Amino acid sequence: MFDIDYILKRGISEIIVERDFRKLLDEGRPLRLKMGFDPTRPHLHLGYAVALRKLRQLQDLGHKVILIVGDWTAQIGDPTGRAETRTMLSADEVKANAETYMRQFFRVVDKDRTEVVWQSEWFGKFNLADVITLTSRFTVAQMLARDDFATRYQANRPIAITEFLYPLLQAYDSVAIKSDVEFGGMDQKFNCLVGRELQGMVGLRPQQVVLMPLLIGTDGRKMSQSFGNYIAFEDPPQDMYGKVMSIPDSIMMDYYELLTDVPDDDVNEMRRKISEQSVNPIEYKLRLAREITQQFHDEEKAREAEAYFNRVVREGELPEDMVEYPIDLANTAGVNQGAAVVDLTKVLLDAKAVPSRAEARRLINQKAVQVDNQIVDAPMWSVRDNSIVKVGKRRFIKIVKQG
RNA sequence: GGAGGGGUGGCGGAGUGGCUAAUCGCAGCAGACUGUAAAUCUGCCUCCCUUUGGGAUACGGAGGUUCGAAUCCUCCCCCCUCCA
Repeated sequence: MFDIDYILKRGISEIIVERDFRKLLDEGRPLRLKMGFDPTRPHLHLGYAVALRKLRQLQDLGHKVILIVGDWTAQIGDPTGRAETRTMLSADEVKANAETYMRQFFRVVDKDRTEVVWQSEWFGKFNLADVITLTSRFTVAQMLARDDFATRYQANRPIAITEFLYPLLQAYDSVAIKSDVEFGGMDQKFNCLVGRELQGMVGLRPQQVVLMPLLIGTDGRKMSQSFGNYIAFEDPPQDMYGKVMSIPDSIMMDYYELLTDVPDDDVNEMRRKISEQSVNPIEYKLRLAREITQQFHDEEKAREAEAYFNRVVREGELPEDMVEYPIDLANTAGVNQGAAVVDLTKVLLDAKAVPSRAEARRLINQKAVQVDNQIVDAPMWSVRDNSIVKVGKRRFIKIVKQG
């Protein structure tokens, strides 16, 4: 358990209004901490973990989390970022995604101190009159205060009317659940503030807003499902470990700060040593990969992933488990002393090591394919029982004799 | 309703009759190097055929002109701007 000063400082971008938030905390009752999410894609990634971890810390102090499943807002699509009008999702897709989200949430937040509610609980009853009442409280000028809208408006890029609805719906959520505090990434600032305003308009105490920095993805851009640069909660340990190892060194310390409980003093110490180049950054990155993998899996899985990484990626040795590809050596043309000449492009395709034969040919041309440690320079190649086909650094196929 | 501008590969964005399967940047993959799946450099990056080679698709959609079209014409769909 962490003390409140630490919680309000570590990994936080902005608190609106911090003094009021502290007053709320002093009231001694369990606060209603709001966090919404749109079940638009099936995976939660570490970007979400930043806020979820913060919620968990507050739960441990006795506060209550209200998770809102944005089954209505998901259909509009949050206008955030460069994404323009997003395609609408079907109700079934939303539902399926929400179910997988549930499973993932509780890897971080405490289920016993969480209430899950669906927007449809209140928006399902909304009628046109309610929509008009809600929208009439705001002006276009207010909407254009949002950076994303302003940018698009000035650039003559389209803004769907429904997109204006998005912040309003999210704001209404705060009214519906009487939230004390809303959590989100910095990109949620506008929406959260609208929530504050709306609550005030209807006579509720305006919620406080806690904003987290946006996590940078594996390619240096904001972590996002649409960029495909994310590390998912449910990535297998090996992938999760490897993906953490692939983040640029420059963002490594942010990960420490936002995604681990490594104490501030240690983090600062690491920062210092890196800046004065008195340490090899890989040491810290290996530790980071282990810490994060452990959080979402367990200590043993993390150790295994680390061992795999050291053995296969760093040392270039063979992994223990490989995809097996059966070949009927007896009935293959050109069999000679237990070895058969096969078309590797076909083997790689069938074994799903490549998406197309053309890709397999390219890889062979680039000398990226090896059979039993020999570089392959033609598609037709000799293999035998237990031959190891290596594609790039981390794709392996084991040839096995069939029958 | 009127006038004008635009829709290009995962994304951004060139290209206005053949040299363009389509410049370039990002992302991705591979190789070298290394400290890792960091950084940097180099190469690759539609699919099918065993090939230096051949074929099929491809620049919003459908037709057409042409020996030949992302590039010209017609119609349709969508987006943006201005006027009303």
